[in-house]
Amino acid sequence: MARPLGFDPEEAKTALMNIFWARGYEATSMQDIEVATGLRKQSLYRLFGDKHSMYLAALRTYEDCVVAEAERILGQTPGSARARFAALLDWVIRSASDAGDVRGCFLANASAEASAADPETAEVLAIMSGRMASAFDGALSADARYRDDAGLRRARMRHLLAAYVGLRILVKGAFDEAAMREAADDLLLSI
Amino acid sequence: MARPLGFDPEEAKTALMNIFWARGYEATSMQDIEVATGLRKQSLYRLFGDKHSMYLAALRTYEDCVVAEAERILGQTPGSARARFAALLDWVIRSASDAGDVRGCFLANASAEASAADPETAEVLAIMSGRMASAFDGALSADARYRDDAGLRRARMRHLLAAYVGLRILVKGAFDEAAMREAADDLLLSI
DNA sequence: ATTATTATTTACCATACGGTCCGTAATATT
DNA sequence: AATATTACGGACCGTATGGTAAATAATAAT
Repeated sequence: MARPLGFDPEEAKTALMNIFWARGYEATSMQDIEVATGLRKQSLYRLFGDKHSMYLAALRTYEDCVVAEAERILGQTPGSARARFAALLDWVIRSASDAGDVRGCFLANASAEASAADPETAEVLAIMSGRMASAFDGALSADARYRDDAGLRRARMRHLLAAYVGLRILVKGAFDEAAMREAADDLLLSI
Repeated sequence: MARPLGFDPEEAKTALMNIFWARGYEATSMQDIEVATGLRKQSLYRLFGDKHSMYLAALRTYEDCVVAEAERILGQTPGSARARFAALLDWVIRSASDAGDVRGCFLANASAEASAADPETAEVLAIMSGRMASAFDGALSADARYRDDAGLRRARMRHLLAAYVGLRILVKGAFDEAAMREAADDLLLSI
């Protein structure tokens, strides 16, 4: 009878997400991963395969956790498109200021990190971007004028997505909370 | 009499900028830098000190080259604020599509790369962000309504800067040329 | 030709890196 | 207790990494 796992794989994935999100792929060593997960390399290799596969698992965990939360906010906030985006941006700003979380957005960070840009990573990133784009599209559709004009909706969705990604990069240093709120408020005027 | 340098330090800095911009700090090894610059490590260490100082030199070169070019475009394009931003965004989109340059923006990439986030790097990045923000502020001032309302100008500047940074991240994979143009056109409607 | 100074080339260094090997441990079943 | 199976811990691996040491080279001045 096989020895049971001494840890929860989901917790390992969450720890992987957190460390790779904070530090990026190249700057996170296996020793860092050991410390973050509380597991030894051999256990990690047994479960995930290699460092790169751990990275992909981290990205997928982010998708299931953070991208899904953004989708929930955009999809379930009652009212207008603007109200939905306001809720999303408020969530972004609050996590940076209240929780002191300046990791930005793992999707944006990973997109910026060229070294991890192999086809598999690119595919996971594309899926996540696609989900964000769809969620943005859906939130805009709360307003009749966007429902009735697919071209406008798509262009606005792209603009909003670019600004969202930019805000999540700038939260890491260039923009303080006040600047974030100012940018967000002006962005909401576009809707 | 000392032996003269066998290379041009400015060319070395440009080569450093290009390799670090393409690959980021952690994923660029000293061997990569040797290949990119055509110089041996000892020569590089003599001139720059250490790898991190080479990175700072690369960022400063980017500031003098690319940030300065964006400033020139925004400052010297005749006409309205919108025309100025249109020229800037066109330049961004054209470098991605015509020149196949998908490195994005070194400033944005460096901001996303947590490992290089020591105080010195943060300072260089802050200076560059500040220059971009000032250039955006100046370009908006081409229109009387922005000249006459500092609060509006500042909020719009922040929004535009976020969207610009986001576009430069998204150009690396999530947005093709058509998507870039669509997002840019919608962004220009905000001005 | 010699000299002093800096620059380049080559070899070398200690440590870090991602990954593998192998002995021991944990478990249910018999 | 013995067994088979998987899981974990610790040691080990070959290569990569950022950096240093030392010999040789380039140059103008004497």
